[in-house]
Amino acid sequence: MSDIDLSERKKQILFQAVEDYIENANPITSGAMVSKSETTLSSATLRNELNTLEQMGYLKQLHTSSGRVPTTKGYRFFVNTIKDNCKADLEGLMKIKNVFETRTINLTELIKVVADKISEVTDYPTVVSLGGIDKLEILSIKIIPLMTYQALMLIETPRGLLNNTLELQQNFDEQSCIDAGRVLTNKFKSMTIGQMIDSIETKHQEILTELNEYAGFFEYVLQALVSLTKQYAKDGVYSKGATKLLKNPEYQNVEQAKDVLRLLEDKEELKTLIEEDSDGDIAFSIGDELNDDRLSECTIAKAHCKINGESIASVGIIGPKRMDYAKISGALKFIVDEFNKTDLLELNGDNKKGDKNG
Amino acid sequence: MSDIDLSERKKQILFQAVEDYIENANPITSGAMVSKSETTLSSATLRNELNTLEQMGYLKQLHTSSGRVPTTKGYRFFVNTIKDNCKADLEGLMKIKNVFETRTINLTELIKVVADKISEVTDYPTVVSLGGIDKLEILSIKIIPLMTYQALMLIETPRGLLNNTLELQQNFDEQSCIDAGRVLTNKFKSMTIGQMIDSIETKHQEILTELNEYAGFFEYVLQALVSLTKQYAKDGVYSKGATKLLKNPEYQNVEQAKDVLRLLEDKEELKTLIEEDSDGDIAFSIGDELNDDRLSECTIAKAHCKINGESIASVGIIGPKRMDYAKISGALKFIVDEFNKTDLLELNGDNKKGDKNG
DNA sequence: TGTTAGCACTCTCATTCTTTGAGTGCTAGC
DNA sequence: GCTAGCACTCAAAGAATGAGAGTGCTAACA
Repeated sequence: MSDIDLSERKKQILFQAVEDYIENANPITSGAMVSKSETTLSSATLRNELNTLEQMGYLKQLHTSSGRVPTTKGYRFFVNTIKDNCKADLEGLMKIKNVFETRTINLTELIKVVADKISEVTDYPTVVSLGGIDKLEILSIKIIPLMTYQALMLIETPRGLLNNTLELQQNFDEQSCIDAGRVLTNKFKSMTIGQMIDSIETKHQEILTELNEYAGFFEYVLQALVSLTKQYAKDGVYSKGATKLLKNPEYQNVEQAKDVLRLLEDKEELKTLIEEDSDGDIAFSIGDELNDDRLSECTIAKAHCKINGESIASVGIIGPKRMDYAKISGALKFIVDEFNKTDLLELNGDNKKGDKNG
Repeated sequence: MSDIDLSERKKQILFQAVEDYIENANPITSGAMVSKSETTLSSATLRNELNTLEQMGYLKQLHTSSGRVPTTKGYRFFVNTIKDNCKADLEGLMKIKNVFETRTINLTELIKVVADKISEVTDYPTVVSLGGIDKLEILSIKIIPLMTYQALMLIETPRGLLNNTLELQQNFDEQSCIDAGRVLTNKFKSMTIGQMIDSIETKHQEILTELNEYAGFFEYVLQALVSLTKQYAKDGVYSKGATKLLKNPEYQNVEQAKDVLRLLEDKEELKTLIEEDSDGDIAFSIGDELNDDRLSECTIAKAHCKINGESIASVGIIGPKRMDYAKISGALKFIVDEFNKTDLLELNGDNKKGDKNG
């Protein structure tokens, strides 16, 4: 994948060509590059170089007498080159800083705020998916009885609240619920949600005995936990700004846009697409690299927010291959950094985290 | 607004013409109507009638030698005629029946389910907005302390849960929170949320004294209540299936679709649009009747779900003027009926609602 | 008086042909 | 190795044409 066979001059020409194309959406022509004084070479020499770059697979012509557009390989070269050189509207993003620091915010709320802001700043459709709630640590479990034979189950995690409704067969009084919550907290505190579910499934009988007094609850809790995971698989995806796609000239034709827009409405598909692993925290999948006909003209930029090396949430930005890579790369880097920062804060002991009362 | 000046024959021709156009999107021509044996008249006679209908403002020609399409007046005639004669995929809708009966479901969850289902059944973009939470009755108020100087505030209503996070200056212990919740419940139970806010604002000092022991909380609760109303103004709108608009031939041009699609992403605008009052439970606003240039080619079908005559939630279906009025009318009627049915259930005392324990 | 057959007229849409010009590749000379 | 110059290519836009779908109008008929 290295571009060793490119002379320094070719690299420079190619970079400028792609940059130009990203900005203007007009095929790259020798004349235009000369008149923009992007080079001191003559248009004829440039033509030779562009011709060679085409033969090497970085560019392609739509027809004999047209300018050239980048191929996936061309974009890939460009992305690898700008990698550490990104611009972004950081000021616009600053506003979500405090959202990361507010831990009690509902997790589905959190991903909304993040997606809204990134979509606003980048001007592309943005998807955020909550991928690994099973890796979140349990801080406390609370059960709140409601009228009508139901109760609300709350799980506090360092990243925010998870909640779910429990169906009961009888009404329990408030104190029983509080006590049950306390027992469950003592039992599962410091485990991850995944570990808790594992533990419940493997040591079912053992725990049931241990929880003895609240065994009645326990059956419902188990049930609620399973459906909670399901629930978050569905609710844990939020997409914003789909129609921003239509601003781009490549989507002036409804037929072209339809497939992508429909995908942007399909939460389940989005989830698998965005959470799919990629090397590095931030990665771009360009056109055919996505192995999906509907997306052959798209690029998806992905970032994974991790705790202890495991992905908790994934952010995806979807646009045409001709997207603003530098800006997007900057925005995603900001998010990942902020996420890691609050992560550190937490490990070192956040001074706002006072005495607990569970 | 009456169509008294129309002969029976003209009414029949007009109705069939509009019905045809809604189904096929092809301008109505005398030839086509004859060959579909929708009439025993000759095409020439039909042409005379269509001509008259055009002069009366029910139809219009795009150009001299083209067929005719309905005007807003034409659609309006059609809608008024089918009013009580609607077809809908009721089986598909049946599935949401139980959602209405589950009271503890989070209200923002409820509107999602409803919008998803209606959009699926009608195949049009659907918006549901929670318009009148201030008219909901308070069943109980609960405060749940969390770590990190915050608490969760829950308000139970006959329609579902409302929740919000409270910022605290100090950590309160669990028992204080429960007690405070109980006191607040006793104080505000059976009031509507609107009455509670009123009461808090006018009798601020009085209540503060009354709540004496929990006065510390009270300031935060007030704050939380205000932001709760704001929060639901923003979160209380859910839109589904925007891209379904693109299935319709009138939106094959991106420029045409853009405005409406953008509107479908703007929650605040949607809210005002959908909640706007209309006569009757179900109403259609056709094209220019909407007084909005962006929507001049759209129809919006609205339904208001009411409790004691006041609108709590509004459902809107957005499509081209050439939308399937009968199907949509049926779907909306179903929703309104179901809503009223559970309302009644509740007034008569739901047998599932057991002894309370607040 | 209402209905209809027949015909002239209109206007869009698809097709074909032409022209224009932007852009390339190649070659010969610097 | 670079570049001026020229022949060549091809898409895109415009003009011309014909077909056909549909109308309005008129005159004749029941």
